[in-house]
Amino acid sequence: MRGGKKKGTSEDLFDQRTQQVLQGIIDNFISTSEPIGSRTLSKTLGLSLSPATIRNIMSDLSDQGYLTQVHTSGGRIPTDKAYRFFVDSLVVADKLPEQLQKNIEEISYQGASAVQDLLINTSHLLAGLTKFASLVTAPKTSLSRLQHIEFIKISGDRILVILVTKSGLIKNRVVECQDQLSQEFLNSVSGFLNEKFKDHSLLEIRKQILDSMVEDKDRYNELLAQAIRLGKKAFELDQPVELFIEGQTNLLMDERLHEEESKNSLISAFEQKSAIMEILDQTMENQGTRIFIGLENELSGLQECSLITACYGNKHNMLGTIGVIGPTSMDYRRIIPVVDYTAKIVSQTITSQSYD
Amino acid sequence: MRGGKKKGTSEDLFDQRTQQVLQGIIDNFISTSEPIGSRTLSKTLGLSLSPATIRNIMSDLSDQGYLTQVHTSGGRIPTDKAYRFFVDSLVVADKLPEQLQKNIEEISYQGASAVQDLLINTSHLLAGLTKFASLVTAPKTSLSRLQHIEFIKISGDRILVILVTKSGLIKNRVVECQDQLSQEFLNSVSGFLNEKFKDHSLLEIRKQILDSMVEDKDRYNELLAQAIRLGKKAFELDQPVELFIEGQTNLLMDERLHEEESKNSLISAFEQKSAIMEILDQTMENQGTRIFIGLENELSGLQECSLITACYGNKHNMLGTIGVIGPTSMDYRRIIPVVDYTAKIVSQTITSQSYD
DNA sequence: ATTAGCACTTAAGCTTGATGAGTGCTAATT
DNA sequence: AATTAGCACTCATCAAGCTTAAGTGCTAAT
Repeated sequence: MRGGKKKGTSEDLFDQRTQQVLQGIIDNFISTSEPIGSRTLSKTLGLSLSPATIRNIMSDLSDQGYLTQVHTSGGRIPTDKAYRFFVDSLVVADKLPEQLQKNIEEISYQGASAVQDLLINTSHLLAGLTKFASLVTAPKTSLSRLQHIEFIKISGDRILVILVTKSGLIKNRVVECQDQLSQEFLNSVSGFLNEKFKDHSLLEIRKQILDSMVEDKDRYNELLAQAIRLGKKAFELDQPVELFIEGQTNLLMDERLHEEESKNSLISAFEQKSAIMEILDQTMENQGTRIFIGLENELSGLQECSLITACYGNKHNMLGTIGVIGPTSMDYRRIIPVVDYTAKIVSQTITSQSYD
Repeated sequence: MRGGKKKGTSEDLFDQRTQQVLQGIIDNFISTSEPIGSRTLSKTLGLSLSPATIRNIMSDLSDQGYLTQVHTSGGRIPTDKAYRFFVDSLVVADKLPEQLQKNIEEISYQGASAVQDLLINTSHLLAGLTKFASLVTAPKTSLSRLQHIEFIKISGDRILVILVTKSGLIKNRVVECQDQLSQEFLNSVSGFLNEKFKDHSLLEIRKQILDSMVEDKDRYNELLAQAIRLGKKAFELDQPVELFIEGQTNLLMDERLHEEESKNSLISAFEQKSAIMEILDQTMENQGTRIFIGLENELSGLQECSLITACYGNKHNMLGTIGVIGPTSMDYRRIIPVVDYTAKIVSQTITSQSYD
């Protein structure tokens, strides 16, 4: 090993020249996806350094794990560690071009329809703008608080349950019901539930309903009994993993992912929706944009990709996460602000559509 | 040209031997995706014919457009025309294995929830069973007839409109509204609309509402006025093309589609949802399974694939179409019954969930 | 500390030749 | 007249050998 300026103690501190070389290699790889060698680099890089010098620097960087070679003499490419360094040193990401800003803002122009539509639009948009795969999680139903519940009799034995949460989610489900209940009666049931449970989280409501079933078992009036019976059905958790993924095909067609095997493991990663959910949920702990590069991803299928996430929410809470999955050699400077700004717009829109 | 038994008049009538040879070539290609030559075929085929004889038959078949060669001396493969012949001569498709039947029947076990859920399950199922891409169209909202409409006030200036159609579709949308309307008033409005328009198609309703806006312009009571105003918003057509596509990735990963270019054109075909819708809509004219092989597909991106469709409906009408897109060399004997039976189960389920 | 020079490595591209599966045609066989 | 054997020919595929261009590490000179 060749002694660097900083005498190999703290590996993460480079002199400026080293950093410029690393930057050059990263830039090159992001735009061409080709390894680069000392000679070429010496020319393209503005610095007047001979290939030999650059070679020494590159050698040091390799020793420290920032570069690898695909084959013995074919130039070098950045490692995950290099991208990590690069991303960390991106103090301010690029400003988003105005046209893009406008595109993103459009997702909220769809009138005041349901939050789900907004999220679907968002995942569409992200996939389209980045040409990668997009991920969007919906607010957790069970943590949302009740804004309104309604029962509508739509045929002799069928009742439509409609549930609106404070966060703007609208859920409907049809339940069957043997007892012939009149619409008037259903109205009083929903009136009762609305009054009793408005602003409570669905999880909590569910719990209370189950509790009261035990407590008051045999001694309540008709209304209460049916309220509990219907409420039980209405608040059953049936969450079919609320995760929207789009643009998987973009990713599969990206030239940077050529190996059949990595494509396959990507596909199976996408099929583990609940695993993805878990990862995205974790990002809600501390807000702001987060970036997972290559092996930093827990899900093995994603370890040849980078995941960029940002969460959205209203004044009170973070509600969900949006994200993009692309090759590790994606153009972070372009993608990060897109994800960032999109999350911001989603937050704004959702705030205007939610009921707190 | 070598004179066949039938002296080249009607090209579609083969003697039995010719047909067996063609069948052999098709079978071989469906299972191996490799061209086959006269020698190999003479061995694998049960008939005791020399390679030379088979060669002559193959030559005839080539002349008539049933076979092509990928390169001058590398065996032959079936053309679209051959598959068409093969499919047409499939009098009875294979019986569906019991296990598969059970799998398919499961789509309806999800309780009596909305029709949309059923359709999503269906497209999931088809993609999973076939390992190709699946298509499912929802019943046309505008042609569905009204079962129930309801307005629910969920906040000061927001009204949730819920629309249930006879076919079991449930649509909701939030509309904003300046006037402060009480829930009681909204109930009378929905009562009015339900009574007046139950069983009418949404298209018709919309038309009548627009008409009455002109007619009665200045001279109606408060209820009527608001009914029309809200009705107009409620019945606005905003159909975001109700087509569910799944398993695109299956298709992209299928070894039989190797050329980058055909993958790309497939992807862009999938993006033209409305064009796909149109094709699927046409299949509803005459019910039963329909098969479009290769170039028979109008949509150019699909011309290296085959599309198999079947429609579903209730006692009165065909409502929508389900389908599968796979390589032209798919195993028709296996796929056709899957699509067929799935359509049948969807029909049954939807009949039990719809309100006529 | 930097650079020039040099011997060495390797992927990729090219040619060459052998092999094997296939073809069409003609003449012999049944 | 239908079938088959025989033959000359075609072509994709593969391996071997060769060249080139871009790259590397090391050492010695600047």
